Amino acid sequence: MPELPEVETIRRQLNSLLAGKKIRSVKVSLPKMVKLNLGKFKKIVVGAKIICVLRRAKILIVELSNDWSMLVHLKMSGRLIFRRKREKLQEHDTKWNHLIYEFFDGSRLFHNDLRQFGYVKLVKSAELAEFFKKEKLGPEPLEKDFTLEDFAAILKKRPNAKIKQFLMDPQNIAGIGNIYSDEILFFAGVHPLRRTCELKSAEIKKIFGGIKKILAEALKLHGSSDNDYLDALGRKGDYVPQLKVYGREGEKCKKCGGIIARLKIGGRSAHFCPACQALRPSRQ
DNA sequence: TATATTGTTACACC
DNA sequence: TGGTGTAACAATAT
Repeated sequence: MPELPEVETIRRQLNSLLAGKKIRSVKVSLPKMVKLNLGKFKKIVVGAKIICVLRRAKILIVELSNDWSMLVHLKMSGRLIFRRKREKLQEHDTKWNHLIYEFFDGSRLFHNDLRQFGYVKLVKSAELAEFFKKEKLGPEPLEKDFTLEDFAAILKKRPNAKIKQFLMDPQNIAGIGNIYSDEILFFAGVHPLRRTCELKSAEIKKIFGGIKKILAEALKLHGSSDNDYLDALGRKGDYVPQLKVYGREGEKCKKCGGIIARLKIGGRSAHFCPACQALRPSRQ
């Protein structure tokens, strides 16, 4: 389930692996993943050179030499796995494979996606800013210019939202999904059902600190491989042992020894410690 | 066999 | 209008 730390890990790897490579061919076996006419897609992509790989929210931006950029979203089960020429393929290189990019040096990039929710689209590089403006995405949480004041201001715009859902909405803050929203709220000691308007400033500060800290630490360990996630080299992330609540229902809280609970919020499961994250704020 | 899973969006409703 | 809530998408594990 790639969230910001996972997608950013892949971006960094692909940026150094693919920059300068020229695309010799693209094989598409699941056309619905490509959000434009397939013939047009191939015509633009084949023969183009990759300049760099960027990211906005969970969207990878592959900038091409011909003034076009490929936008790739992995949604929940997508993978982009790079293999050098003659490098031995693993089972996950070939299973659920929907697109294969081959480069002139014989290396390949495999885009596979078990649930088939991901996509590839093309946008003129000059129109990227306009494109993302239309998407109305929230700020990049790890950027230095995302401040506590920004966070408080965005919270104010959604006074009735439950904090768990607020954190997961990419139009509020980009890049946070189910795993890290649970972890951020545990770090902050805030119950996932709390309404944003009733949060005290100390709690807002703690959640903000949690966003920065948890995402940065997860990125450092190359993300979490709960079930599907693999990076561009086909490797798992190392953050799962650091998870305090996500996927730990019924297990002991690492802080207080209480039992981790799970709640359904907006069709998603929220994991939390009922003792460390009380529904009613403490009175001091 | 029924249910849970996941990110995002389309859509209904007020 | 916009804010909010829910279903849908798909293939798997349990």
